Amino acid sequence: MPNSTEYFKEYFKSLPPTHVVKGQILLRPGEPADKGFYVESGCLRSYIIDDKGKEHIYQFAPEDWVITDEEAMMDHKPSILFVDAVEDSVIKIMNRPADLLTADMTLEESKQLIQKLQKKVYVFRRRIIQLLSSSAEERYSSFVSTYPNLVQRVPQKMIASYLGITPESLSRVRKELVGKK
Amino acid sequence: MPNSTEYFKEYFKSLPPTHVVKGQILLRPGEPADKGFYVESGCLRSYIIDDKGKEHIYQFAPEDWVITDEEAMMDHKPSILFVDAVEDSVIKIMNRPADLLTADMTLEESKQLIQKLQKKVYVFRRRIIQLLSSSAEERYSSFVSTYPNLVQRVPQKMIASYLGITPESLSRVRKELVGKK
DNA sequence: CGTGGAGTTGAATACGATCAACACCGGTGG
DNA sequence: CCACCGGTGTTGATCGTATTCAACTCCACG
Repeated sequence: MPNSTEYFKEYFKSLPPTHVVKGQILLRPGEPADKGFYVESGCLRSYIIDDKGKEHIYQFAPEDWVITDEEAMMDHKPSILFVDAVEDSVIKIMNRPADLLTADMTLEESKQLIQKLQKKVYVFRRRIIQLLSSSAEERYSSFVSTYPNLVQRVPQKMIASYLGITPESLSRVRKELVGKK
Repeated sequence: MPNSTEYFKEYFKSLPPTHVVKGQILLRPGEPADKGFYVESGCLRSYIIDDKGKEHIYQFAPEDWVITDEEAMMDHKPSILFVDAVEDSVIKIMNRPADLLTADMTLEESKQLIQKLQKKVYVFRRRIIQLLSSSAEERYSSFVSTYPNLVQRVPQKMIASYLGITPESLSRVRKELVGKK
């Protein structure tokens, strides 16, 4: 769930804002991922739908975050992810972001990007370790303390999807937790 | 499970080789992660031990891969990971690798590193999505097709740990799979 | 209003974990 | 060279956590 570097921020400011409504889909699997979405206000998410038809949320992007299918973007492959709006949002759409990276980047900018990527790797690491080692309840508690603002804004079933559990299980976990507190 | 960039490869070649034996621990939680380990032959792994005393393997590093606690390294924090040898191995030990990155890196080199980090992010993405959406059997099948050479060399219990299941479950999954084939 | 999605709750089920016993080596020392 | 030992993997029985399926409530929104 990385936010933008200084480098990109400048660039985003220069772009015209786009208004999107809750539920609006910005990227679908199979489409070229030649756009990046910077979130000015609101919240987007990316997710896959597996072969059993179940949604799995890969990341949330609230204010000041960038979201797209980066792998598809960098390698000029079709996207495997959906991106849509969790809330009505104002975003900046960045065209051909891959070129932005490979072309006229200074050393300073590329070092910033390295920092950024590294942070992202850390976030993923925590998530992997948590998926390997923690129960549903521990994962939810950890989510609440890590992203307290998202808990308010995002429907429970999406949080469940992000955590890798069913909405019913999350409901029960929450019931347990109020009992404990 | 990223391997090294061209940039780093040159550097590694210049280092003296170190022989380590199976089971030898190279990094422990709490120690400063001021070394990176490049694997010339053999295989290392990194893992955590959780509060219930269970091992969770974060990554394997066979030939031509680099392994350490990168987060600890970059931020000069103590490591949270163990690194040890899965097999007798020949490695190159890189001292203060963080400095190597931040200091005298050219634009070309930093772009290589960006590519590298991005690949790593992709690998993690697949692992996250798989942990979210796949059964033990699917995860193992996928591991076998992605890392066929590791399956031969790494003890099953370590593969189980990497996949987030118990050795007993993996044994049963394997039994199921031979039946199917 | 009334309709549909979100959340909750209950009951039955399934998957993987746990605990325990045992077989099968690979290596070590006598 | 062989006997023993410890670790690895297998198998069985039982348990626990989360899933599934279903019913119901409650709003938010038309």
